[in-house]
Amino acid sequence: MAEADDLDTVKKHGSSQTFVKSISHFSISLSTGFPEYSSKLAFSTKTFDKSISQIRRPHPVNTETDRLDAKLVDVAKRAGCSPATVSRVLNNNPKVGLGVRERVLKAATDLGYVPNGSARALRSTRTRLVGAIIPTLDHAIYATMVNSLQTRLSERDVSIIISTSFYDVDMELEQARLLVERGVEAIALVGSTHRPETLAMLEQRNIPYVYTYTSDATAVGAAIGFDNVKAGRMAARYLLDLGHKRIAMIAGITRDNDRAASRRNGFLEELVKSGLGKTDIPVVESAYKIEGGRAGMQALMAAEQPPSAIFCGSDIIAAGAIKYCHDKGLSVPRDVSILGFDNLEIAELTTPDLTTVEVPAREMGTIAGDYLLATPAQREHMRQRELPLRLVVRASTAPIAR
Amino acid sequence: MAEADDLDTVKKHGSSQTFVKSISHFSISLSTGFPEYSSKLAFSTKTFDKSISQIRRPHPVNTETDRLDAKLVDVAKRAGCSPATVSRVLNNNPKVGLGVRERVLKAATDLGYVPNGSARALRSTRTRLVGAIIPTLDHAIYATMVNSLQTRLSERDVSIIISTSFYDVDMELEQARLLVERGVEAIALVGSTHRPETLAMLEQRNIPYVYTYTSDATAVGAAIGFDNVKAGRMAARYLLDLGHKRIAMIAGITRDNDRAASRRNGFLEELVKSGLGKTDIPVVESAYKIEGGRAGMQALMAAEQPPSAIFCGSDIIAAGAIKYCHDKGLSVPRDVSILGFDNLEIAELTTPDLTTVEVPAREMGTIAGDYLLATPAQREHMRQRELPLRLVVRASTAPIAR
DNA sequence: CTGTTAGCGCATTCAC
DNA sequence: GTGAATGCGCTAACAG
Repeated sequence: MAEADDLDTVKKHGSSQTFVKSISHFSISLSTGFPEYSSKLAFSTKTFDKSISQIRRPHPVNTETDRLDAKLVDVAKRAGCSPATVSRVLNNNPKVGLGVRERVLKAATDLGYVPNGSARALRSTRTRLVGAIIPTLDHAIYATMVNSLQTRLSERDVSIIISTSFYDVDMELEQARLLVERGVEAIALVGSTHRPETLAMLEQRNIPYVYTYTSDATAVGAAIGFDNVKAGRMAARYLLDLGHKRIAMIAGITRDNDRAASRRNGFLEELVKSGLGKTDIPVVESAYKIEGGRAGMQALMAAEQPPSAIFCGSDIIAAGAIKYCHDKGLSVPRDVSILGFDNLEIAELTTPDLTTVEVPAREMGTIAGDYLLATPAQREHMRQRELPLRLVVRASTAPIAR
Repeated sequence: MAEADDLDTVKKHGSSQTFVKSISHFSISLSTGFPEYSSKLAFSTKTFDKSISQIRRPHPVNTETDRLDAKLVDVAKRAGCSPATVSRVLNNNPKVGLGVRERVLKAATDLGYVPNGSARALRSTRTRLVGAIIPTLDHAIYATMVNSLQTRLSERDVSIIISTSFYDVDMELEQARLLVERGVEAIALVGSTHRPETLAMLEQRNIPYVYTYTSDATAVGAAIGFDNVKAGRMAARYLLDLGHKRIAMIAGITRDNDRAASRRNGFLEELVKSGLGKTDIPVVESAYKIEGGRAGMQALMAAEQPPSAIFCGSDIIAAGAIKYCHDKGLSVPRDVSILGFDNLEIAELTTPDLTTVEVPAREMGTIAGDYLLATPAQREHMRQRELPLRLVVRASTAPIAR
């Protein structure tokens, strides 16, 4: 990876492009899906006249004094060429004379010209917009994914519209419809549980979509994530190997949440395979909040024979569970082992540090971005991507005592 | 405010609007800035034909078999009226006969009609799009704000384009330009440090903008947040009142970050006012990461006379600081008091629980949303909003020993 | 290589 | 109340 080279480049070109360039080699280069624009170069650091502001004006504007928004024609006039040529320059069309190109660029910056995205989109059917619908940004695991997704997209000047469904597939459909109306060219979703209408709408309109946090691709949709059932099994295996017999789980709310449900299923499956009676495995569900974990723990530990090991559907739940133990004087992991999921930054803040299953959130975002940016042909090879899960063993789990 | 009416409407139409409506009374109702559309009602739960998908097609489409995207004219034909009338129905124009209206709605749902946002935007100059530029989504404090901002906007079917600047004002300018090109009708920014070109561009094009996390409004821009200097002073005051004399700070990186800088300045100011020599107050800066806090703490505690109280620019830094103490066998707060900032969920995960200054992130997002949705006239009364800061005293701070 | 000609899909004047 | 006409600003054919 040519880290040094890029840093050099960056310094030469000044600061505004810095980030974009410096991270571009983290992912494959996909030139066709969303080709680069040159307009950026032309109009970025333009100085604007600050004094003319605050003039409210109705739709049809044309007072002579109104230099406000130059249009493509104005640029053409100033550059002494046709609108078509200006358009070509803007779109980086190579077959324009060097001289004209420069005159156009100059005229554009002089006028402070900013292209009208709506007109462009209407005419070209390319909006350079993608959408993402996630459950919430309030959970770090999604925020992190979106962050890297957005970063990847911004490298190609593609903007992202984000909406949150609060784990509700009906709301998701509503938002998907709005995104389609906005003309997004592709959509990222979370998980594989969606209203059939949502998918049908996207497929009918030929809008590619990608699932994240799951590896279950559909016939036409892609999936970039991991196998949640496997994740649950991995957790179970680990606790079993530690010698635990009384094992429980605090899952996330499984309604409309296939990831939470699959993790639980895989977990139970593996335990049952190892001889545990399915009904002997206490499972409670709680929201992804510290308080949820605390409450879940309380419910679990109220049993006559409380579990010696507990798998939590998220680190945040695990943190709440540990907190409950502190309050009740239970020692972790001596009295009870706690296993988390996600490997959020907070996994290092609990006492003891949390053993957890790491979810590759950042990587998912980047790769999902690559998928959304790809051409249809390229997408064929990217339809399914199962990223590895990693068990991060820290101090909240231990072999069963005695 | 016709709150009750709205709720009624919602129930009749099924679940998808529920959440949206149910939280709308947390904020004032602003009807004019972004008026409601009715199109939502008409096309939300439509069933689409899944089988016709995956047909790639060039721009001009018109094969008879291509039912793919019905346009407004098609709806008009099917409803037996003029395009103008369909448009009126879509835009909730009251002067359309009830009979026609229903026929139009039916025709639209039958055809699976979805309006073309670009065309609409081009013609009406209303995109129903706003932008937000934040440093990063990887910091919970921003993710939370964006989450509530997006939630508020979605209640009015306004979409949000998010981009991240990574604390770089040049990158911010670049993104602002792109947002303007996309036609956003308003923009939310973080803090009050921006390139003059950025603001000039927005002002020249008459795009309202609002600062968050600060209360420093500009001549034309609004600010919804809190006073960072005051926040720093509050922190200092608290530690002083606890009797501490050797006080230090681990600030965030202050470059391009007025919030971090102001907090530090306010903090120092108050200490100096109380007789401490400015040069006697150790200040280090670190990234908003646990590791940053740990490193900062190490630097601070290496002094001959280490501080007895430390103010951290963020809870995440404070968590790292506490972690360092654990590792080194230092007791918090006996040996050293740690004061955080933000009141993230993690403030309850440290041992001991973290005393911190609470930042109203969620509320800022909601109110900023209100501002962006408001009409120009309404905005006059919302130009500046200083939200209260609250000191949340927990267990990581104590009076100076002896 | 460059200019000319036509719309993209819709909302908004106006008439009626 | 409703319809007919007219562009919004831009890009894509097609000529030359």
